[in-house]
Amino acid sequence: MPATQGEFRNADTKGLKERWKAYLNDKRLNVTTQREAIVEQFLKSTDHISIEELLAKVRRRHARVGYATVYRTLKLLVDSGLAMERHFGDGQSRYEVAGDHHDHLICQSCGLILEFEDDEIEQLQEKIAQRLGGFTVLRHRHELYGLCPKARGIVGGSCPNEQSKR
Amino acid sequence: MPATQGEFRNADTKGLKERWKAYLNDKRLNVTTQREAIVEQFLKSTDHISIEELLAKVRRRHARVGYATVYRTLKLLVDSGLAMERHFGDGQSRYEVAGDHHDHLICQSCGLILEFEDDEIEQLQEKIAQRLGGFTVLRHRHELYGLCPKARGIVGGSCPNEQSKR
DNA sequence: TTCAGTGCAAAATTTTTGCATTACG
DNA sequence: CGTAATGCAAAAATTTTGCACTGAA
Repeated sequence: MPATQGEFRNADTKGLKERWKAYLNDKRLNVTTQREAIVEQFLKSTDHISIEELLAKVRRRHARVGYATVYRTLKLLVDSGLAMERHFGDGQSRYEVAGDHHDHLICQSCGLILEFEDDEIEQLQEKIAQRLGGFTVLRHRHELYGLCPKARGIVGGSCPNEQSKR
Repeated sequence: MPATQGEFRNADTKGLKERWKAYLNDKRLNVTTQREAIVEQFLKSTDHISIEELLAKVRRRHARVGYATVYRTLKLLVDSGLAMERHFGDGQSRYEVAGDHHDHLICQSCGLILEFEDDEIEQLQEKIAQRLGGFTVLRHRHELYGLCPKARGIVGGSCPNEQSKR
């Protein structure tokens, strides 16, 4: 598997796999080739992957894996804290790898999703948490909903995601 | 501002209704009793309402309103910016009234929820939207998940909601 | 009167479940 | 071997759509 680009983002996959092992062990669940394949592909994904996309990836190596198994395994991943379910209004459930958190800018017109990170904001969050009584921030969710230039009707405004609606 | 847990909830309903009127007018949509009833009930709701709950409320006054109309009207509400779709892990789509833009700090141990607002962050959001291609931010969601001092065992006290998970 | 909007039921999606079969431990 | 896990297909659950009818303008 080409670990290709940015390991700057994709959190420590090895560590996550260990957490997965520990989870299986703790819950007395079996290690099956399907589960391994699904988890492998899931952890490899860098952005928010849908069930369909995940299944497609898994089937490239293991045809004959069914939807049900993906759904069931994803549920385990969420329960174990390795996956987080997300929705962006397009009717699809998507999942992101824990520790690979990023924030989002979502166009309400075309559904385009951009990611962002901002240290200043991260720091302000800490400050706020302090101000509100000394909280410890473990994770956060920050989403901006708006309109991309094109959706606003700007000339030459671009909207990378101009395809299907559903 | 009153940082107290005072429930001055429901944002300016009158103003929202005006925005609704303006939206209908702008889009040349008809004013129908069904739409009015649905919008009325929706704006009246304080928390995240599901299609089913909304339909139930509407039907108390106007039996014979169908699911389709609720779905269609809710789509208009989202498009007009008056409603925002939300998902929790329960497979149901829920909607919240746009308006009160306060963000949340949530204790994962005791469930305590504090609200906050921060101008600096608001401004940074705009900056980010610009940086990412000139988006217009219509609304946002910002949630911090963490542990309150008590949950961390600072002062011997116990947390407000030490019970269920979900 | 006209045609957007509605209700209803059928269709399309997305997710879950039952059960015989497979394969992990 | 015993039984958890899988695949498949059927069942649920959720959302959308087609169409004849209703009612707002």
